[in-house]
Amino acid sequence: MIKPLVCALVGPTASGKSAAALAVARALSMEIVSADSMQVYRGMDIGTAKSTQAERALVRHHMIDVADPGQKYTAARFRQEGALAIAEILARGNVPLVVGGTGLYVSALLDGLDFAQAQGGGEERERWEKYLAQNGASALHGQLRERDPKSAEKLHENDTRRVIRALEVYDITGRPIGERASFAQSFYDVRMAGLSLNREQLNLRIDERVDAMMRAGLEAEARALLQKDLQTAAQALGYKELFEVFRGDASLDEAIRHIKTRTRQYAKRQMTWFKRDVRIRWFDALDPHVEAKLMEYFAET
RNA sequence: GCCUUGGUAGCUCAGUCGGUAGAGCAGUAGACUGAAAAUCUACGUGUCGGUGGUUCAAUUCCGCCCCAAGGCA
Repeated sequence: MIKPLVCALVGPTASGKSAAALAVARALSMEIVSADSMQVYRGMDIGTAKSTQAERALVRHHMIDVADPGQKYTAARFRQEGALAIAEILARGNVPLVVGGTGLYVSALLDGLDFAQAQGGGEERERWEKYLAQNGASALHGQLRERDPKSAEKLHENDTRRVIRALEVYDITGRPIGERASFAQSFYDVRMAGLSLNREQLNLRIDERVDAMMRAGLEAEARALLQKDLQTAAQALGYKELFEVFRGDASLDEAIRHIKTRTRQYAKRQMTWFKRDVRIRWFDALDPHVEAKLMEYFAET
């Protein structure tokens, strides 16, 4: 069986993924599948650096504006809907280009992480959260060690979020969290490219981009979200720092500085995530011919 | 000009009743399978403003000088 080609372009924020993807997708008859945990939300355009409507008219984009900021969007839902989008693109005879900086979401799509077997956030989760509050992280970790020693060994006891998830999966499936099968990998022929640039250059670009976002009206956009009861969208960089200003807990200058710092830290985490993926072929984001080189790489037969 | 209070890690500061010092933030590296722009882990030598003095020993006590903030003139 011939596996369909699925391309991907990854990299830290502000590395120029969107612009490069647009050029490449136009030239190669591709459709873009955004793999970004915050671009899924409507009404969060400036702060998440979404492609404009004009750009989206040139190339078909997917997985953008698919949820309300008041909703709880998750990796599992993203996997499900994203896989559907890829299937449709392939059916149309086009090549999907997965573009994004959320490592888990990229992985969910390309590696078919199978979240479906163990629904999260149910009564099991509640039970373990209560257990944590009453007995502490160490005891919680001990509970996991009794059930699933292999996962317990990999997780630090303070990483309670993951410890709880591992317990939850074990409760529901009776199996360790790491043992669930990946399947999509066998369905796609994955070709990944990454955009990289040195830290100083990246930091400079981040600073400039945050300033540009402020000029473009990020403050008003954030203020408009204030009435909504944000769930996971409340974690979005740029918004949460401005909320502090609205509440009177910080000055605007402080908030802007904070946004820049937090975005730099985020970019660093993204690089750590992607660095270990050996499938990625890295391209210099500052190379004036990156786009041509990416096209060549993705068009190889 | 005089008085007061400060000058300790990139930043904000703690501390040493004399035995060369430590937190938070920042930074660096890493982890990551239904919150992931989230969450978690590891990593702390800096003429303790300068210079003389007392002392076995001073960042710590004393003198002088420099700088900053406030007060009095």
